[in-house]
Amino acid sequence: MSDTSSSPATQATPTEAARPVRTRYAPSPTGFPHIGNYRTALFEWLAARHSGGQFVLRVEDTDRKRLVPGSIEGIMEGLRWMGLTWDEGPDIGGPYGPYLQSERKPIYREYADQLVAQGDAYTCYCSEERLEQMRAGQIARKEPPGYDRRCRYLTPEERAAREAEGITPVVRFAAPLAGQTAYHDYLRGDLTFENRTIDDMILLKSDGLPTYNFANIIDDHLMDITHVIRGEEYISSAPRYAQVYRAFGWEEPTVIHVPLVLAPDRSKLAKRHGALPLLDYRDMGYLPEAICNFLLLLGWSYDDKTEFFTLDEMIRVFDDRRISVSPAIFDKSRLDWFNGVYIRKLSPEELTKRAMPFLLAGLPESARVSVNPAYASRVLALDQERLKTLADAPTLTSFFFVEQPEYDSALLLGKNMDAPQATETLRTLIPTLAGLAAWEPEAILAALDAYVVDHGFIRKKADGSEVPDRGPVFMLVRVGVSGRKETPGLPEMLTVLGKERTLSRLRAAQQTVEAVAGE
RNA sequence: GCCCCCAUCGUCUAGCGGCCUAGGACAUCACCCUUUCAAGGUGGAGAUCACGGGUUCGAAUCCCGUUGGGGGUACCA
Repeated sequence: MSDTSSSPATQATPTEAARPVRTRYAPSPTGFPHIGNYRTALFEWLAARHSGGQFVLRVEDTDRKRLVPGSIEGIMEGLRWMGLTWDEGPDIGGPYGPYLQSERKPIYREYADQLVAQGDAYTCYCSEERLEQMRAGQIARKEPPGYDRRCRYLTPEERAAREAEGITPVVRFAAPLAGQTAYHDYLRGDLTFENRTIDDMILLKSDGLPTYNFANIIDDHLMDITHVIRGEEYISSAPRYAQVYRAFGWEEPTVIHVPLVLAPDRSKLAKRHGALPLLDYRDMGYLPEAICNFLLLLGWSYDDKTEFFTLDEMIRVFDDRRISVSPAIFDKSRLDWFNGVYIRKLSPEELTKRAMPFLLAGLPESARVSVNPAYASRVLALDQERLKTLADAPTLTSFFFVEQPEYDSALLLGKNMDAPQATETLRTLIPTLAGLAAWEPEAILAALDAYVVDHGFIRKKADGSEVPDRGPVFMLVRVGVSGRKETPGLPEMLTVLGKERTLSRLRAAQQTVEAVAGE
């Protein structure tokens, strides 16, 4: 490559271009990707699906040191969970395989050799120690750190000497020394960088594997990726990529940099700051529909009023031009809201199906035995609108399943009733309920109401008028039966709980308040 | 340090020169509904559109600068 400026690859290649859109998600199996990573995947998937193109999964496992066993499976599991299906990938293959970069080693070597042969790359024998010292010196002298290009100007003799020493070289790109490099950023326009700020990046590491930077370029080209969608942190690397594309004489893909997802402290979302892997959200009881919807609206927008999208609707309306350019903070309370909304949208069957595993996992050992699907289904329906996550299910509903809820007697005595009063109420109310022919909400409510009126529970309204006061009696029964002050609606709850259980619990409650009254 | 990106309510955002005394949503507050908690309904507070200059008859919208935030600066991706 010459040392002159290269022109920006300003080609109009919007999504609606003629050739089919091919995007790729290219994770590195060094761990379990967090939500920000999957948002990029969502956008990539959407861009492909919107235009009827293909979505490719390519695993960038070129860093053997940081490889985490099982992470490839985890990455795919996350994708599947969200519903992001891929057309080509390591598990299913495809016409451009293999899709595991570690299996493509010879390919990168071949292209690196070509660059060396053209004079656009060279072998470098500098040790990591020297590189480190060089950098330290540069920083001390307040110079911009970067490779000093010592090996770029080695004579053939010097090169042969190093080879004779048995040093395994890396391959570096011979970047243009002067002028500027510009590339076209799909969302930001032409971005220009001074070539003197760009050093000679490593293409092939001494272990023979390519760096991310190089493998990415080669594979995106070879796999015919038309739209490269990646995080904003790669903007500063983009001109380097452009230089390599141009050295090969390859057409550059459309490059879309999506804005970063930030932690609440405004730093880049990263695991070391507590960003959770996507699958943790699944395990915490979040719905994939909610996650997808939330993620879609983080850095992308449709209009000023539509807030809910199914995956199909997303595909239909997705417009890559509406991806934002400014970073967004991950707002958990908004995610929680979406999750609640989606839980409330679930059909009873679907709710049961999804919440059951959480119920079984979260309920105390002794309670689990009573979890039969039909009963659990009715219980869950009662608490559906109270669930923020599916994992809330066991704590919210545990009293339905235990033999007898345990609680403090003080809880039973509300501010409106003392122990003798409570004793008397339970003593007379239990037979009333026991006498009910039909154990259903209407009948229970009617009986309770009649009791309230008959026993003179009255409340004064603001305007001075007096109305029956359900409060004290309802709360006594509520706590007596559940051991809590916050529960679903009483008649419905008693119905689901069943007559037997209701009565036996109320009798136990009666004993409790009697004991207090007797003191 | 150097290079680069970004900048509308606490948060996610609408806005792409006049429809904006800036709209919606989350969160928050109040009230209503009500047997509790939720859910739901209504309403409130909350952004001099970071600041300063231009351009224009007219700027949140275009340009420049400042400030602030973020990213990059690895034989990591």
